[in-house]
Formats: sequence, structure tokens, C-alpha cells
Amino acid sequence: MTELEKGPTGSRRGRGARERILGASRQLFREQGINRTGMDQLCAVAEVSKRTAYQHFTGKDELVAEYLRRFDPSVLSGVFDRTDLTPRERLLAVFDIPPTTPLCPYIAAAVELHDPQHPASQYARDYKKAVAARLADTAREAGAADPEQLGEQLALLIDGAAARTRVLDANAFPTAAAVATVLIDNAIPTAAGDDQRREEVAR
Amino acid sequence: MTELEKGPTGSRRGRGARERILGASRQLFREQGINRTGMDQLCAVAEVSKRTAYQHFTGKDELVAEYLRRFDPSVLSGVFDRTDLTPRERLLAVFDIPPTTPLCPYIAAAVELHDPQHPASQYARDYKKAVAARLADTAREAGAADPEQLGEQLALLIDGAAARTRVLDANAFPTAAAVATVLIDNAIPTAAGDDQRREEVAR
DNA sequence: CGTTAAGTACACCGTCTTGTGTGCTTAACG
DNA sequence: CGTTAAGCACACAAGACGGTGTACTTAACG
Repeated sequence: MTELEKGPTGSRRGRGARERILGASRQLFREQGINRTGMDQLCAVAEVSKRTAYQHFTGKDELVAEYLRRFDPSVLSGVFDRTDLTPRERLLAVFDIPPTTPLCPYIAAAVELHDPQHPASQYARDYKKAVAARLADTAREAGAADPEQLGEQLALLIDGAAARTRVLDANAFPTAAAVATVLIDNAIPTAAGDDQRREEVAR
Repeated sequence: MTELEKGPTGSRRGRGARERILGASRQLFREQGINRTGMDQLCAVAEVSKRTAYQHFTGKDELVAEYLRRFDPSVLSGVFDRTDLTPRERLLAVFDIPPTTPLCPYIAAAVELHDPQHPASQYARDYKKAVAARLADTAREAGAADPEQLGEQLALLIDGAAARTRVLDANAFPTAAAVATVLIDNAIPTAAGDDQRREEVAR
């Protein structure tokens, strides 16, 4: 509302309520899920009175949507802008996630909220499409025959790795990376011949 | 408890409570999710008194676990046993799901329950591993170079398609099938030469 | 200093949630 | 027919949930 939203001038414990609320959301929604996190607990962790929370957000739904909007998928957004990598390397770097990743809140939100009309669900959809588009752009840059298709395929691999990691409680991104290598090398005409490709497939 | 659990002799409307409860679970957990389905509503749909429900299941948790155990993923279990298909065709048929599929309750349960220790979460893990193993068996039968790896990769594609279909509200299985084709043809030494393979990739 | 906006404390509401306790009816089976 | 187990109706607990009302304090800024 005011232009003083970010960076509480003096964080005398009290002034930066909105940011503290969103910080607590990030922590609790990841640790416990959205539905299992009550507003009471959230406010307690954020060290914010409940009244204040409801002055910043009309309801929990709006808070959830904003939480997703604010979520910075540091891996992806960072990878796409790295100029030290070739486009092909960037496509593969997407699967090189640190093991401490909290795991795709967009999928979690869509499943937990269970309502495609929910603002957060809509945003999750938009975000997923945006990632696929970014991947397609990079694929095009890398000279892929059908960039849109490759982008969609790689996006599917990311989601598959995320979902499988969650269910199995074991990192599935290496498997996804292996598949990605095959797809990329098949889609991009490189100097590498069929022999090398076949070797990478077998690995 | 008794040996009369399945097949109510006379379904005079009243006797087969347990089956009706599980039937209602299948319907409601899919339509609304687990957390958004209360025991009151579930009992109403099942036409069962709440007291009866709690005599069959010690709590909702146990009901959820049993719901997952009973879930018949008709597509997968059917596909693996089809003798009219070659192993390779069976691996691809997995992605040929009817559009009316309710979409992987195992992933949904793992996300909704948000507790890896929950019986249902543990079963989901077991099930996913079993599917990967079945895929690996079929891959071995088809003569794949590294059946375990191919099985794990195909399993990841299935989960990716399921998750992505849920989030985007659009069928992602065709994309997964396209990737599967590439993987399978790369992993299985067939009479088909590299030229044909390259064509399939471009499609 | 005085105004104004931000935040606080805390009680409270209605609703929904899982789960029980009690006493009754009904169907199956020997 | 009489026993036994399955099921039923219904009220009720106890707590979590999202959300509000009210009156108060504090910090920033001109």
C-alpha cells in the first residue's frame, strides 16, 4: 500500500509485518504443507498479530497466492541467465539442483488446494507454462529441431523428478538429467556422431 | 474380522458396509482430495452410519491407507499382462491411458498427507517402486541394455505426465509417450536403423 | 508536538473436523 | 426360535480452523 513495503527502516521488531508473514509462509508451507498450517501458527512464527495479518491479506487464499508469486525458484531463474554456459549446458544445468531443494511448491499447491479456479492454482499453471517457454527459447538458441517440443519434454522431466522425489523420498533428478541428455542430443544436430550418442544413452 | 468381508450375500442395503465405505472413498478422495473430504460426508455417500465406519477402520488414516491398497490402477496392471503385445509395445502402451483417468492417487496422497511416515505414504512408495520394477522386467524382456535404468526412466515419465496433467489441467501423456519412444528405441537394439530412429525423434 | 498509519493484545464467533457413547433394530444362521 | 453380529440413529465432545471486533500502543514524519 505505502511505498515502504520492503526493507523496514528500523526493524525494531514490529515494522516489517508483511515480509515476516511471507517469510513464515515460505518456511511453514514447505515444512508442513498449506492445509496443515493454520493462520494462528503462521502468525506466531512470523511474530505478527493475527489482526495485522488480515490487514495485509484479505484471507488465507490471497496469502497462498502471494506466497507462490514471491517464491523464487532460485535454480531455474538463475540458470537461464548464465552467460558462461552454452545453451545446451544451460538446458542440462536445470537438472543440477542442490539436494536441499524444498521441492516444487507449484505442484504441491495444485494438489493441496484441489481447485483449478483458485488464484494460486492459476498462477501455478502460468508459472509452469513460463518455464516450458523459457526452456523452449533456450532449446531454440541451442539449435533444436523442434524447440517447443523439446521445451515441453524437458519441463515434463523436471516435474516428474520433483513428483518422484517427493513420493519416493529420494532424489530423482539424476535420472531426469540422464533422460534430458538423450533428448537434447537427439534433438540438436551437433558434431557428435551417433557413436557418442549411443554411449551416452547406455550410461 | 469375519470371513464374510467380501461379497455381501444379500445386498439388502445395509450389509456390505466396508465395501461401500471404500467405494465412497474412491469416489470422494478423487473428486475432492483426501483432506477436503470429511468422514461425515464420506459416510453419507457410503450410506453407512458413522459408528459403523469407525468399527471397520480405527481412524481416517487407516481408511486412507486401505483406499490406496485397494486402488486398482487398471491401466498399468492390465497392460503388463497383455500377451498380444510385444514387450516393446507393452512399454509404450503404459502411456496410452484413457482421458478419464482420475490421476495418480499415490502422488496426491504423498503430497496431501505430507508425512513420509504415514502408512499411506509408505505404501505409495512401495507401489511406485513396484511399478518401476515391472517396467524394468518388461524392459529386460524387450532386450534393453540397462533394464533397471530404462524402467526408472519410464516410471519418471509417468509421474511427470501425471503431475503435469494435474497442474496444467491438460493431458501430458502424449508428450511422455514421445519421450518414451526415444528412450526405448535408444536402449533396445532393434532391426530399425538410425534413420528410422531419427525420424521418430523429430515427430 | 501532533497527526497518521502500522502494529498489538486478546477475546470471541461460527463452522468444520475427527472421533465416542449409548441404546436400538435388523438380518443371518444354526 | 433364539442367539449373535452387523448396522443404525443421534447426540455430543474437544479441538482446530478461518476470520472479526475493539480498544490500545507505538513509530515515523512533517
